[in-house]
Amino acid sequence: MTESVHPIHKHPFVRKIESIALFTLSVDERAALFALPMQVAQVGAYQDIVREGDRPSRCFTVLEGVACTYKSTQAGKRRVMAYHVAGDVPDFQSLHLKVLDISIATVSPCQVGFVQHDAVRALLRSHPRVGEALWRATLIDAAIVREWMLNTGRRDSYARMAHLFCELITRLDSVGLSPDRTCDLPMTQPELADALGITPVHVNRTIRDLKTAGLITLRNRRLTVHDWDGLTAAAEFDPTYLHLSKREAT
Amino acid sequence: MTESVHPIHKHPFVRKIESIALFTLSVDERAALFALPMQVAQVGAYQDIVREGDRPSRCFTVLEGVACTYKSTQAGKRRVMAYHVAGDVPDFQSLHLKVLDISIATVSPCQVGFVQHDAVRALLRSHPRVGEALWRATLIDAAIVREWMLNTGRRDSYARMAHLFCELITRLDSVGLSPDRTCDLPMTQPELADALGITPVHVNRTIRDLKTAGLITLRNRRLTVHDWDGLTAAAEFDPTYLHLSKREAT
DNA sequence: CGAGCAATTGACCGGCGTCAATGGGCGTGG
DNA sequence: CCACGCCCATTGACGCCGGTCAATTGCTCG
Repeated sequence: MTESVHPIHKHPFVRKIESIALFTLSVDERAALFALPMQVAQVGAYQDIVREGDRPSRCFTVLEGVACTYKSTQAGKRRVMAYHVAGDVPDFQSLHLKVLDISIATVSPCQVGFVQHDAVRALLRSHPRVGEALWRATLIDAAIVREWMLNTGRRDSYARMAHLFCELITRLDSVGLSPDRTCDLPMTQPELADALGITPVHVNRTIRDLKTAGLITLRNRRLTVHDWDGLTAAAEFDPTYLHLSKREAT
Repeated sequence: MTESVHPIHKHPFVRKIESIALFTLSVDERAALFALPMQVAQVGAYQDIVREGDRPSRCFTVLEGVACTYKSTQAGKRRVMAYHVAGDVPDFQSLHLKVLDISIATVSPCQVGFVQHDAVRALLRSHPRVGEALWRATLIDAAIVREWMLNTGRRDSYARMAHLFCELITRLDSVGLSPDRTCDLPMTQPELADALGITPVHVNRTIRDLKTAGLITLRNRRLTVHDWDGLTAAAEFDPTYLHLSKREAT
């Protein structure tokens, strides 16, 4: 890329693809990813990166920080659909869908990398396996939304929150960012409320219950899981839907 | 295809692609679609076509009838994620995700067509534009799930049900199956409950309210919308998320 | 014709929403 | 440097949408 903010072997994008691809990236493929003309930008917290209705000519990857996809009702009620961490390409769909049906915003201050659609298309042509991996990533994003659908509607708020925490820890761990079941949790309680489909007040009560049950602690925007088995049981968490290559490649 | 159950110009698959593609299918492309080696089968109502955990070697398209994608909690609570009508390819994702994270079942008796992954891959190679259209279809399916996410969590059951009816009528109309805002609605109330994330009892109350408001009638599995503007208003329905080519190609 | 499930309705309950109040952290401007 | 304002976090009181339980009717199919 144009600015070498990450050494190639630790590049978030490369790590992400390695965590989900069903093959091992070749040296050539890694180099092609690394060579993508990417415009790196710092974005403060709570900023929209793209908005519903936009017709983007580029897509972006999260290099650092946490972003979220959301939609709003006419009355202004927000619903967060997904969280995005280092390596994710949340708007890859814009390659085929001209008009965005979602908005994507930062949750914490983020470093993001923009790549022109044309450059992505060229990459897909020259390195089809990378394209396949990116498609896999897009399909996995959809699978995650479906799992959230099951949660909101058929699980109570306690299980839902436990499930969200399980998912975040698992995904971060898959890209090497949560080796010890601890992670930064930059979202505020009102934001969690939008992600879980409940109210901020009830988020607070639910977190309190999870703490009281001894499953987690959450202080200073830092989440720690104390009882992973207890948390996964409360959430009925089964990571199959994340389609991590480590588990699926067999 | 191997069995000519549909004349080429009315083939559900062709119609569907024409309803969402950003280009007009060439004669060659239509012929290629029509020539796909497809194994046609009749499936009775309430039968699983594929199940969570399967590793399919083929995908299928709905030729006739209504199918649904669903997931279940360990406690057996079901959540319907999407409905599929004529022309849809609900498990296209299985081309890239080996293990299915969802189950797909018929709602009404269906005619379905199975196509081997290899044949699909060959089609994608020989007719890349068709491949693009199919990717669009997959991404649109994901967009629909996201719209449902907004519904379940940030709209009440009345708006949710209105929204579902608006979506079904619009989608059927786009493939020519609901020219007059009337359609078959084969799903029972308990099934609607699973789609809306509420209980069967509450489905009944909500339908009653929609009828009382003069927006719809629903008798003998047949839905008729009497006040389209009223229904779309109650639902805050905006069809942008369906990405119909008629609207998006401009 | 009987079993089983869908449809419908009433009575009651509970999880979560709403409202309101308090305290705390943090940025900003005087 | 502190005061003010703003929003987040937390908690209690209360209300309501939708869940639960239960009974009745009707349809469909074997």
